[in-house]
Amino acid sequence: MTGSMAEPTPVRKARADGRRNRELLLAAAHDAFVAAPGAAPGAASAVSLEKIARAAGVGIGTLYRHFPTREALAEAVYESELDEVMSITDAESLLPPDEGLRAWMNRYATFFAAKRGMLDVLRGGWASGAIATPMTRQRANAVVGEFLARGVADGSLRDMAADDVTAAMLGVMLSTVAGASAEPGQTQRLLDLLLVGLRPAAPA
Amino acid sequence: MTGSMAEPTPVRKARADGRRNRELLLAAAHDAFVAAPGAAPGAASAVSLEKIARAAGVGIGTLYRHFPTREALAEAVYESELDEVMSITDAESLLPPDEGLRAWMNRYATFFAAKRGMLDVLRGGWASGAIATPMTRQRANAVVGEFLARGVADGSLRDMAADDVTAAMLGVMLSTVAGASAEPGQTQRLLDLLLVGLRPAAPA
DNA sequence: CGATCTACCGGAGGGGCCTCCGGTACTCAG
DNA sequence: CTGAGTACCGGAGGCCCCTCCGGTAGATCG
Repeated sequence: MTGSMAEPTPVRKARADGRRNRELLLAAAHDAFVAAPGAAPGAASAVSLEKIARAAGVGIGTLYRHFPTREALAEAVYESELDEVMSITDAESLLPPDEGLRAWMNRYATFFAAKRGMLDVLRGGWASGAIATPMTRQRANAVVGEFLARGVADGSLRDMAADDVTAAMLGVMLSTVAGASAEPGQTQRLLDLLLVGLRPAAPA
Repeated sequence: MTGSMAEPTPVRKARADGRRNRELLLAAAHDAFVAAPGAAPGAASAVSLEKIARAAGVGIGTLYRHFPTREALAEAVYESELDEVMSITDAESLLPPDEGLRAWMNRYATFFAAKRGMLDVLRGGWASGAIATPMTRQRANAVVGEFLARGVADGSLRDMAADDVTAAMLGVMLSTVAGASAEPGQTQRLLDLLLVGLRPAAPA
């Protein structure tokens, strides 16, 4: 019923303390994530949001208002890195689509593995929705879809739903990178395995 | 250094109250898991261990002593079902190995999906170790390895590390069953995709 | 330059997680 | 049957999660 009503363009500008607190929180969170991983593999680092708020010198309520979920906070902290990962590099663009896709997945896996601190913060939430926030996942789908389209065009990839491929890739990440027992070679082997399935069936 | 010393076979027999409490806890946990799923897909059911202990009429400490981790509790509750899932049925045995493996994976997926209550209890832990407890995972590896061996023998499957295949399967489960947004068809499609990768490469 | 009006602050509060330890009551030896 | 030793009990305690709301300080208007 509200139809295509445009937003009333709120005139008031954001309060200064609001933006300052946001920055403080981001900085504190970043520090916490970076410091988190910890050498001991067994240690369940897991950053506390209350500590982040305290480090930023704001109340816990303020943290939750700016970042309603842990995911939102993690996403904001790694925003620029995510932008990079969620796009196709020139090098990847020049490769044949199947190899380009493989290269991109590898970049994604590296990002994933490097941000263990981020994973620790997300821990406990992803059963209820996503390792990849809906928006982030859409972005991944877009990238995957682009590779698939090119691959279908030149015959190097099968015609598949992008979200299926994204799901398969995330599955590999979840079971080989996120788990404590991760062995790096396994991620590579499983991504290769996935790519095998994506090639067109040999003409019977 | 202790070498192959046999355990001293504790003579004292388990105390009666101990075993009784264990049973009470298992019963209460079972009820909680079954009641948990809840119709509302968005609802974050998530059973509380303290509630289970209270329902069983024992202290929280008692629960933790009998089942040191949530995983241990879930495993104990579903022990018999797990035994069934972690073995090969006659029907599966009669199929060609590749189809048998596919059928078994399907059974596993069904189990996984049916036990959402179990998943909810596990939520929050599996970044730090496993959706599949080390022991459960070993059992899965054994089953997968059996199929692989048969498949390699008759040429219907490639020679691969069983744990890689298990990891891939778990990945599919994690990203298509565990997530809230699960679409049942996707699990099937991804398992099919996995099987494609497991077939021997066509002789170039 | 006030006065007003809200957007934003911050922490108290109810609940859960897991650990730790003093006390109990069950089992076994004599 | 009685006493000794100990396996097991149960909850208090420290930490974290997330929500909710009274109060305040910052932006805008006259």
